[in-house]
Amino acid sequence: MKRPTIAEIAARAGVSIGAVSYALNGRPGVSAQTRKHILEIADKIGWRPSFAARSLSGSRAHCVGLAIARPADTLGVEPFFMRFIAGLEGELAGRRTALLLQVVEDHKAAIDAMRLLWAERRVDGMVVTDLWADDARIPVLEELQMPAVLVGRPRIDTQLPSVGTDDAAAVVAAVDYLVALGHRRIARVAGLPALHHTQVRIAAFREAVRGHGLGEPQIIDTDYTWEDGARATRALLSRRDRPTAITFDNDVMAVAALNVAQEMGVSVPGELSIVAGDDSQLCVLVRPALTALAWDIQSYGAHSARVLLDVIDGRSPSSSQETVAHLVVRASTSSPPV
Amino acid sequence: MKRPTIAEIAARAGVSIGAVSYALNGRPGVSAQTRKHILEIADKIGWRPSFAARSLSGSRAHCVGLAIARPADTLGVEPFFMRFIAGLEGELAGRRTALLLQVVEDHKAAIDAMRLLWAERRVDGMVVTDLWADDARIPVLEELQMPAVLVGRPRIDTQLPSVGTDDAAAVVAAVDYLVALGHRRIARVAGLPALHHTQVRIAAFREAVRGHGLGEPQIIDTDYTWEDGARATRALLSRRDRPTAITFDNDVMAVAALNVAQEMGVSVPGELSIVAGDDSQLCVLVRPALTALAWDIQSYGAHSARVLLDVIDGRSPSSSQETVAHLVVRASTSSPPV
DNA sequence: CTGAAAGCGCTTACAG
DNA sequence: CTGAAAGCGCTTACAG
Repeated sequence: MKRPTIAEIAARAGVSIGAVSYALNGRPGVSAQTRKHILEIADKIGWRPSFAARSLSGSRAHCVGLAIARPADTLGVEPFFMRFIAGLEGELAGRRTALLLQVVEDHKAAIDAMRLLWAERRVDGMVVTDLWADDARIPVLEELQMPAVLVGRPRIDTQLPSVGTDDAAAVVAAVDYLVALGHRRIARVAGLPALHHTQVRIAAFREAVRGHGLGEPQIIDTDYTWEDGARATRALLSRRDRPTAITFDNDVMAVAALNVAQEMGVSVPGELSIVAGDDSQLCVLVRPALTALAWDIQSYGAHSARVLLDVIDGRSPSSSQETVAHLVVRASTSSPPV
Repeated sequence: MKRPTIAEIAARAGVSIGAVSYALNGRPGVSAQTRKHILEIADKIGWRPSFAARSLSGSRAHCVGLAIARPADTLGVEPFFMRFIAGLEGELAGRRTALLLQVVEDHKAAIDAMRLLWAERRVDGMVVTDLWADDARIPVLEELQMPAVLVGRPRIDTQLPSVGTDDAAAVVAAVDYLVALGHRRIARVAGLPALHHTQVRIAAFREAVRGHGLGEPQIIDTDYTWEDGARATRALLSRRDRPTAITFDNDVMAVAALNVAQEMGVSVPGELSIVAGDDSQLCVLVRPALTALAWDIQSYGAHSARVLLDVIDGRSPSSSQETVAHLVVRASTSSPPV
């Protein structure tokens, strides 16, 4: 039941524990033959480094943190995180690094959690998601000099590395497609205004619509919930010059819109085209199935992990390429009524 | 930038580091006055125990593992895990224990992950979900003598503690309700046959239906996916003696059934009543909204954490009460056609 | 009630 | 290329 230690390997190999450590870590200082012998013994007795001992002497936790700051029930239907985590893990596993997950209510709790994790040296760095335009976590990370990767667009208010999505391109692709179908009144039901990418998307949307000479578009802010999505859709469909197409900033709201349209007797896609901002199984579960922007979230997670590990290891982060979305056309979009 | 250590506290307080350790851990061996003084200093300089040092000397990782064994894309729409994790964390945080999350493809990978975590002493125990009737992870946990909690019904093939759901009661409640509405042909679209609770539910369903004198019910196995749910529903609705009510083992398949019914011109709930096996936002996102069995998943998670920590600490697990479900009646159920 | 010391299992300069 | 030793920051018997 006693775990083997390097002392045992050293004894069996007849060398010092220092030599064993060097051999095991692939460092110079031992002859090729000794190294081979040591590795064989380690393998034979099933040795694994004690994680605590390595952390203590090596001053690396071999662990990164992810503090998700959202009310728990919002997380349910949200398919983003599980995919993102799977992507993170895939990359971390290869580097023998674990993921410490925290689910907290808000940014304040997230900050407390980060401070604690760092003070205890439980993690080597943090993955930070759901960034706000003005985000209280950033100054804290800077103050602590804690390695971190910001999952979101690059920002000018910090030197912290980020891994972004090309939000503008995605929004433009959706608008271009709708315009090509013949739509001229295109509205947008946007996400949480405090989020940085919400603002970027709104700006891109406005510019794209104007660029097509369609005048000032209707844009409604929401908090991403089904209720807000339904409310926004009702408001838009109640106007005299109601839109013939609406783009939504996530999938849940687009599904809500589908129900509102049905309730108001507006046919989809006959009288109203709908584009969801995220693609998920939800989009396929409803009828008509929703045209959506599909993001490769798993590789987004993998990429985030890579950048964070680069920062932790003191390397300059690998090229911060942006994750792009492609439009998956399904049954919720068509040409507008004539 | 240097973190304060107990050595620093000891120096400031003019005592030995041993005394500091005792004071900080609330153990006897220091006077009340000294203890107070030490605690004040620790607080003042913002001392936090080094997690690695505590683990190494105390032989406790202060961390538990959760290895989720499912393909990543299945996890997306599945609202269970995020809620469950939130529940786990709420309980763990109070005990200063972290959660190490692993997302793996299958049981084999989960076993490898568990062995590694244990060999490295990264965790003090595991939370084990998605148990199979015959589960390869159980003998491994026993072999390693690794503390664990099985999230699922108690089993006879192991001494490992479990935290269960009262699956039979939930199934019976749904059947009773449908029978009360007047249904006499009630079918069941069941989940993955390998899962233990699938079998328990099927048995309870069969017994409940027979108990009402309704003869042998139709039951179809699936893998929980939308596709399998749709297929099963199509098969059931194509029979001459097609059911007037179907209970599903999750929510995704119930939503699939809704679409199949629409596609086949069967009105819900007029000609077909549908009961979803899990309640989630999905059930409210569709029309008609789905009657569903609602489980308190967050407290299920909290309870699991409590039992695991009990086992780790060598206490006998707190009473293993079962999590129950209640039926949330919405628009997808009504009396059968006459 | 308190101090001095060994020990947890590694890593890493530092001599030979 | 190798060995002996200090050190990471705690915990915990063991003397006083």
